[in-house]
Amino acid sequence: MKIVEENNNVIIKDLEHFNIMQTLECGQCFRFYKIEDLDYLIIAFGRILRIQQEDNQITLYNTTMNEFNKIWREYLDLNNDYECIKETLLKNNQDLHQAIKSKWGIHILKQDTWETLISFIISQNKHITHIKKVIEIISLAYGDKIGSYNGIDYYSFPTPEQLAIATDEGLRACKTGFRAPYILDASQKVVKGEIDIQQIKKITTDEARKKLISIKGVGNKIADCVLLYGLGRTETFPTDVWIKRIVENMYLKQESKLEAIQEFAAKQFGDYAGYAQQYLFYYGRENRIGK
DNA sequence: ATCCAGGGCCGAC
DNA sequence: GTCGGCCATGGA
Repeated sequence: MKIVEENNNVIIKDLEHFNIMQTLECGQCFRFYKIEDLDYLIIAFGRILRIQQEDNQITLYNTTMNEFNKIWREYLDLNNDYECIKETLLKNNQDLHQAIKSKWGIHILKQDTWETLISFIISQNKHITHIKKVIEIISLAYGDKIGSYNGIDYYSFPTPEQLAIATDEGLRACKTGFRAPYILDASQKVVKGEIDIQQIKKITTDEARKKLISIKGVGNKIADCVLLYGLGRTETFPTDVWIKRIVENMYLKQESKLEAIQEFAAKQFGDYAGYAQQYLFYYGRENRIGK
């Protein structure tokens, strides 16, 4: 991997095991817009990032080396060794071969913890396309304008303070439906200090899961999504209806409870369960495994 | 149209 | 402790 700054762009060359389309479209994040094939706008950390890929080279537009090192290097998980991750997973799991071969370029993004929490609260019982829409509406209603691209304005994801003063009606107007009180509860717990995001980053995964589940509307699945996508806990295995079907279909060969699936994943994939989950989810969903 | 969605709460048992 | 109905909303 070679990184240079040119004309207010940062260019990364010789980057292997990374594909921007797969990384964005695999279901882990919601605030991105496709400009063209392998050319996207990402809204994250209060910024608008245009990212374009050509073979093993990606260009980050309108940014600096300093900002790249401060934000995007970690967000895109560029320091991680995905060759090693995939080899390790494959060594013990030939069953993953097709999924990894197909979705070879996924990186698990290191997203903002707060945004991940609210995004996945919104995600419950919704299609991905609609999740994206609701998050966009909430950001427009409660976030700050952070800039524009091609004449379209973009807004930051609202802070806990910005959401804590929202009303139930206001949030429902954003099409959150029955999730509105959940969003309010999360926001108020964070503002009051009952939930301390900085502290959650430091405690063990099980302790963090317990903390997250104390928020109304957050159960095992949403907590695990926050742990994996927003806290870098790659040993977690978020189990939604799709992953449940896929694991039952590929491995367990019978209807299984959540506990059985979690136990299976821990035993089978160990500390890399989160990566395995993402390959399986994206591949399995695309191929409708178990449906 | 009817069903279901990257679930979780709540009240019956 | 666990099982089923229910929760808004819109896409398939």
